[in-house]
Parts: sequence; C-alpha cells; structure tokens
Amino acid sequence: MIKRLARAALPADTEALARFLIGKIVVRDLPEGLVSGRIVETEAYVVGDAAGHARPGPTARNRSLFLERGHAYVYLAYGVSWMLNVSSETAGVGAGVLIRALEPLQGVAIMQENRGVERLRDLARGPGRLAMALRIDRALDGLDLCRPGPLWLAHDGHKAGAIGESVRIGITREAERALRFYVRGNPYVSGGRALNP
DNA sequence: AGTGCGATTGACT
DNA sequence: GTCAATCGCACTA
Repeated sequence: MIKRLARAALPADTEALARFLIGKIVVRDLPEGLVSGRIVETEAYVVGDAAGHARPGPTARNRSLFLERGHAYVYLAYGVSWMLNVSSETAGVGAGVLIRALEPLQGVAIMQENRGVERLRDLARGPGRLAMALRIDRALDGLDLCRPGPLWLAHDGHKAGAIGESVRIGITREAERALRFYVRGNPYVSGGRALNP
C-alpha cells in the first residue's frame, strides 16, 4: 500500500530530510503509466552551504529551493543532465536535498524506453539517469511533491537497511562535509565500491 | 557582452 | 583511467 507523503511528515531540516527520504518512493505519472522507484541515495545541501545553489540568494534558476519544503527544484547540470531536488526548509529559506539514485519499482519498461538501456541497474543509478528514467525536466520545476500531480513523493511501510554516510560527490566547495546518505550494499546506489563502503 | 565552470554521463584508450 | 559534450548562470568589465 503506497501513500502520498504529507508535508507535515517531512522533517523541517535539510539533513534530517535527506536521511528521511532514504527508503521513500518517487512516483511519476506519465501518459504511458506510472513509474516509481525507491530512493536509495540522497545528498543534503543545507542552509548557508557554500556548495548549495541557494548560495547567491533567490534567482530565476534556483527560486524553487526557496519554496516551502516538499517542492521540486529541477535544474540542468553540465548542459546535459537534469537533477531532481526536494526543497527542504520553510518558505524563503534556500536549501534542498538532491535525489541521487532510485531502485526501480514500477514502470520498468517505461524507464527502459526513456533511458534507452535494458539493464535494471543502469536505469536510475545516478541523478541524471533517474531524471531521464522518470522523464523529469524543467517543466516540473517548482512542483509541489506533496500534492496530486505529475510527480510526487510516497511511502509504503518499507524499512531501509543500514544507512551509509560519505562526502558529497562531484563538488569542490564544502567538499569535506559528510552530507551524502545511501543504503549500504544496495546495488542501485551510484558510484563504485569506493563510494559505498 | 564575454568568460569560466559546474550537484554528470557515456564513449573511448 | 581519461575526456568531450553542452548550456545556463554567475561573475567580471
């Protein structure tokens, strides 16, 4: 039984939300059907984070980070890959959680079509890949993920396994902080063995 | 108005 | 392991 995540259930703190979202579900409503996956890897971009996109204050690109927690912040990285984030604080405060990897649950055939690959492990392992698998782009930026719509967050009673922590991937500023969280030993977590101790 | 550089991925040596 | 693709934005002038 899958239920939509209520905003009140979301921790009102970025790092706590990043941990909380591990084991929760992202659901995408596409014309072909529902696509969903379990979150197995996140990164927190906390208040005042030098590595966070909210750092310069609200702009046209990052304004969704300043929405009340539970809204989508979607942006294009390297001109190539879309990134899905969940805003994480009260309205006016800029911070978010990057969703880095999903374990496919529902709509695998649709994900395979969106990604152009067959292997289950390659469908949503990595932030750009999961966005492609769920056909997420700028059109979903600013969306409320706690309301019915084309994309939302859900939970089923699943208990996540042991949570690992590490430094965040691919950043240079604030690179020493352990704000990446993942399910230990889960094959759908991005990075090789070195990143998943 | 021009420049530099990413919260990445996939192809290739 | 190395590296190009590709584009929007922040920053300098």
